[in-house]
Amino acid sequence: MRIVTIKDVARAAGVSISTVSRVLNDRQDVDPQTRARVLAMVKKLNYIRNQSASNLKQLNIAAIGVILSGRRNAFLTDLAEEVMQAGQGTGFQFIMDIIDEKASQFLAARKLYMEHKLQGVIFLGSNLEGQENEVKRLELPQVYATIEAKHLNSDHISSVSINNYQAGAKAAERLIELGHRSIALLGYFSKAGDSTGQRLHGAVDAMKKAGIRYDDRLFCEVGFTLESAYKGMKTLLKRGMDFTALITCSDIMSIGAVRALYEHGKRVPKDVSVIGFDGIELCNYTLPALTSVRQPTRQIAAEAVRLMKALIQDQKAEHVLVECQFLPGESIQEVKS
Amino acid sequence: MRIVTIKDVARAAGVSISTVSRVLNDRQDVDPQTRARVLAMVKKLNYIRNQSASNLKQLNIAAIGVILSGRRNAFLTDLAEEVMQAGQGTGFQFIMDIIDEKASQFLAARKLYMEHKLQGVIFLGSNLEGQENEVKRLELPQVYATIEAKHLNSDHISSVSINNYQAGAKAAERLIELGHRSIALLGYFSKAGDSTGQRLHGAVDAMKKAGIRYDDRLFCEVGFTLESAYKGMKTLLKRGMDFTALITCSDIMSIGAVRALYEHGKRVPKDVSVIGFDGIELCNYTLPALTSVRQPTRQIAAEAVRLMKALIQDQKAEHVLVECQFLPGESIQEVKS
DNA sequence: CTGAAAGCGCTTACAG
DNA sequence: CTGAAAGCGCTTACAG
Repeated sequence: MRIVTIKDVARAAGVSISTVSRVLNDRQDVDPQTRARVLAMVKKLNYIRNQSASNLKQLNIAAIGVILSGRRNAFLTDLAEEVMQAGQGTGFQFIMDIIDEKASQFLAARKLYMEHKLQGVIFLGSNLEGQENEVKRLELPQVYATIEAKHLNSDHISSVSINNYQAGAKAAERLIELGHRSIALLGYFSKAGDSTGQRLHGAVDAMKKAGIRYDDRLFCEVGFTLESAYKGMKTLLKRGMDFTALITCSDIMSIGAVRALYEHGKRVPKDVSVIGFDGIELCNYTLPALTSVRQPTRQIAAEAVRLMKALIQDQKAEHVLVECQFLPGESIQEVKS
Repeated sequence: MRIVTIKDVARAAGVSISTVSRVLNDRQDVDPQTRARVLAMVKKLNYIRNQSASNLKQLNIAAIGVILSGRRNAFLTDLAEEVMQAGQGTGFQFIMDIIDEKASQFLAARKLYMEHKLQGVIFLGSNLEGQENEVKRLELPQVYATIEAKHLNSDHISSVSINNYQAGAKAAERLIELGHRSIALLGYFSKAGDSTGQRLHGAVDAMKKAGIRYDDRLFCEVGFTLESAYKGMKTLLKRGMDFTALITCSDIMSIGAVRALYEHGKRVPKDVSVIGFDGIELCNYTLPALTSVRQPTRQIAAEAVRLMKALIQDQKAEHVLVECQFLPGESIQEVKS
């Protein structure tokens, strides 16, 4: 298949490539008839503009990068979709790059920047733990969605997230309200800059406040996959500890855990109440429907785009906290007395 | 943030950009000391090569495009992952583009080709129905994964898929073996070049062969989403027809349908046996675990890559059928007599 | 309103 | 082993 270039279009339309370029870029200083002729040839030859070549010479491209960490993360995929939607009509081109959870988000950002001369980059679901140096080296407007980046204290970094600590506390409080006094935890602890750790810390602190002792034999470290949560839950169950409720750090973890509980003869919510985070669509369809602390994806996406635009216009950085919502579900109930 | 170019590296290393280019491309005709100096500067300046600019001048780029239709399709996402894995070490660069299910896969392919001078393109999960003209216009080695493209009869088009018709028949036969005589269907019928239609046709024919009348009131047209399957199942249930089994065209459809059945007071598999297609990881974790006709993603991915390499080397087109596997699950059982 | 020329970051023959 | 020059497909001042 031949590559059709601007030259081919120019030749076919009998004009110079400058003129074709003007038409393609919707400039107004082109004779209407010339424009029509060029557009006719574009169509006839099936010309598609080489965006990379176009970017090469342009100095100020209105492009924003979106980096999604985690290929198979249903929540982030949904969020990404909402970001693309929110980006419509902003005049910015949104360029998405999906990377492996373990790959460096900063390398991906730099690479995208080099090729597309981004004005800024939105990170979805990344982890900031121990990456302060990398963040500093990326001298570009940055918006972190789903994690708080206030502690980075930079004038070109904004963030939008739920208050993960508080959300964790809320999940625990809800269970405590229902009479639960022994609550297991699935996820991983970590310092600031990582959502799962904050959720667990919030939950543990709420438990302490209610006079419930935190016993780390009721905790198992698991990642954001079905398999990891399933295995973690099995490990936890083998310890033989009693518990009537479980907090996981994501709905996917909940699904894996519910299965492990079921195979161990424990029913949800009859024997164990389960509450997770994110509130993905799937929650409403599983049996039982999953109770979750929902992150409002649409609102997070809209804020992320707004914050990015503000940073680009040299307005100040902001760290927005959006309200999480309680997705009732069917996976929790009052503890049997 | 400044863009670091090959020029900056050249200046810093005290050599010409030609030399830097040689080092970057691992050519052997460079003095080891010069090479070391250049590489040191690459590292120091954090230089990242602008792949687009690099592609621009190159004539024969060993790049293969991978187009995934359907952002939120768990099965295809898994398959894509496997394709990327299978592509490792082939010497080809695999460039993936995820497009909306409704967007044109051919436009995406042409665009990718124009920018990356692809040698060929692998389509994951696309639909060929009524697109014969578009296919013809894409004069590029093409491999269709998950659908059969034999009927296109082209020397530069291969495909790898399960035998969808036969898989549909197998699903039905399995249910018939278990004594089911009234089987509902969820999905959509269509002509050749679309997997879901073939599955349903296979199922219906198997039913006929077993002397079961196909009643279209036991069919509801739904798409590949939880919501669509859930609603479709509800619609079907409202008709008040009796049935003891259900075949859906994907596991995601099964999940939506199982939920609708449950809300209607029907238990799976006690009241209704459910069997779907794909065999995604989630099947093993839902309650009940879902019975499915599994498509072997790893094998499909490996074949797709092999077929593409063969086409590029001007070997002949092939249409490979891989064996589907039965994922037992817990969602089917013998019909109650 | 239009075209010729320079240049974006890179590679590739061609000289030396 | 190395550099200068041309050119990939495009855009952008600059002339006219």
